[in-house]
Amino acid sequence: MPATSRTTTTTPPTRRRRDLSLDEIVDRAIDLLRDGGEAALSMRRVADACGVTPMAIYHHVGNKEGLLNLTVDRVIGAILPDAEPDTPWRTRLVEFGCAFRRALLDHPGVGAVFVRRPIIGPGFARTTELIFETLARGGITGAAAAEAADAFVLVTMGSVANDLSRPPDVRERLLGQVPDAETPRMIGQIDAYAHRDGEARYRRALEWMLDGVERAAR
Amino acid sequence: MPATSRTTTTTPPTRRRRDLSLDEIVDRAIDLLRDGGEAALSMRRVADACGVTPMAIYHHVGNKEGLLNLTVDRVIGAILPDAEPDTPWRTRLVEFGCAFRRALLDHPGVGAVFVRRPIIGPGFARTTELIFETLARGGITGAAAAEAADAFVLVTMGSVANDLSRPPDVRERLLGQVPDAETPRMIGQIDAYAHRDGEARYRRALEWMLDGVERAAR
DNA sequence: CCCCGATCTCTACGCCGTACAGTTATTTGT
DNA sequence: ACAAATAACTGTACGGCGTAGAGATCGGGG
Repeated sequence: MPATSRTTTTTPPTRRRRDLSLDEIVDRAIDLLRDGGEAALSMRRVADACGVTPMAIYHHVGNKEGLLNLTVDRVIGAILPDAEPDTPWRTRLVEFGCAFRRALLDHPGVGAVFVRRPIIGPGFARTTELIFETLARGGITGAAAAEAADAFVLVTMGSVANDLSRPPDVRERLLGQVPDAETPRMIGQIDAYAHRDGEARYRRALEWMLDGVERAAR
Repeated sequence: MPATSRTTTTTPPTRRRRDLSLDEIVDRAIDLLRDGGEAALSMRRVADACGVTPMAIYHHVGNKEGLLNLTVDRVIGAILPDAEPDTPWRTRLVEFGCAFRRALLDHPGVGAVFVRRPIIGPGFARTTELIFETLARGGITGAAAAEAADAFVLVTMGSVANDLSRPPDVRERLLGQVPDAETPRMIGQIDAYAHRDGEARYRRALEWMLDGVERAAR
C-alpha cells in the first residue's frame, strides 16, 4: 500500500514518545528495586515499565551503574530530618539515623547497593551536610565533627548490612554448621543473638557511639 | 580404529577427571574474587580455571549462590585470632576485628558479598563463638554478651561497607554534586572526612563502642 | 521549506546461569 | 568375574542480560 494518504498522522507501527524523562526512569527503577530486590532491576525491565525500548534508556543515563547510582541517591535524598529547630541534637541524629535505616531496608536492593559501593550524588552530599549541621548544634565542630560523622555513618551502614545479612532463620542456620561441642557459648546465646529487632540494636549501638563522641569532644 | 589395543590407558579425546573437588572449586573462586572483584566470578570462569565444563561445577555446589556462600565463608573462617591466652580481651577483640576487616577488604568482592546478604556457614559460626569466648574473658556474659557481640559485628560490618563505599576520589565527587552554598559545613570538613585511613576510623569507633559495652556491663 | 540534532527503534553480539540429556569411569551386588 | 547401578563429567541449548551501532522519526531554527 504505497500510494494512499500519507498526510494523516496514523501512528506508525511503533509508537514514539517524546516525554521520557530521567525522573520517570528513576521512578520506575525504584519501583522494581522495591518490589523485587536488586535482581529485578534490569535495563530491559525498566524500559518495559517506561513503555520504551531498552536502548532508549541510554539516552538518559549512560549505563546501568549510572542508573543504580541515581536511583539509590534519590532514595537517600528523600529522607527528611525532623524539622523542629529545638530538638536536642542527639535525638535528631538518632531519629534521622533510624529513618535512614528504614528507608534503605524498606527498599530491598537499595540497601544492598548502598552498602556495597560508592553512591555519591546530591542526596548523599545533602545528607552529609545535615549530619555536620546537627553535630554543630551540639557544639561538635572541627576534627571532632569529622570523627563523629564517620562514626555515625559507620554504625548506620553497619546496621543496614547487619540486617541484610540476618535472615529469619539465622538461628537454625547457625546451629548445625559445626558440631555443637565446638560452639558452646554461641549456643548459650543463640536466642538473644537471633533476636530480630534491628532498630533496637541500632539505637543501642548508636547511643554508645554518641557517648564516645561526646566524651571525646569533652 | 576399533580393533587396536584397547587395554592401554590412552586418554580418550575428552579427558575425564575424577579429582575435581569442592575445595579446588572454592579456591579458584576465591582467586577470581580477589583478582577481579565480584563481577569476575562466573560459573563459566570458575569452570575454566578448573579445566572443566561449566556444568561440572554443579555436581559440587547446587548453584552460584551456594558457591558464593562457600567462598565467602571460607575466607571468614580462615581469619585466625591471636593465640596468646593472656592478651587482654579488648585488645584481642580489636585485633581480631582488624584482621577480619582486612581479610574482607583484601578480597574485593568478598566484602561486597558479605555485607549484602546472609553468609552463614561453619566459618561464621566459629567466628561468632570466638567473639563470645573473648567477651567471656572480659567477664561479659549473658544478655550483655549478646548486646556486645551485636555491637561488635555491627561496627565491623559498617567499617567494611564504609570502606567499600569510599572511592579514592570521594572528595572531588562529593563537591560539585550540589551548589557549594548548600553544603557549607561539609565543605569545611571535606579534607578530614575524605581522609582514607579506614582502619584508624574503625579502631576509634570500636573503642568507643567497647566503652559502651563495658559501662553497660558495669 | 529544509535541514539538523535530539530522541527513540531495530538488530545483533557476547556473556551469563542453568536445565536436560547423553557418556564414561568407578563402585557395588551377587 | 561380571552385570547393574551410580557418580562424575561433557555437549547442547534456552532465555535473559548489558550495550554497541546503525537507522528511523520528529520538533524547531535557519
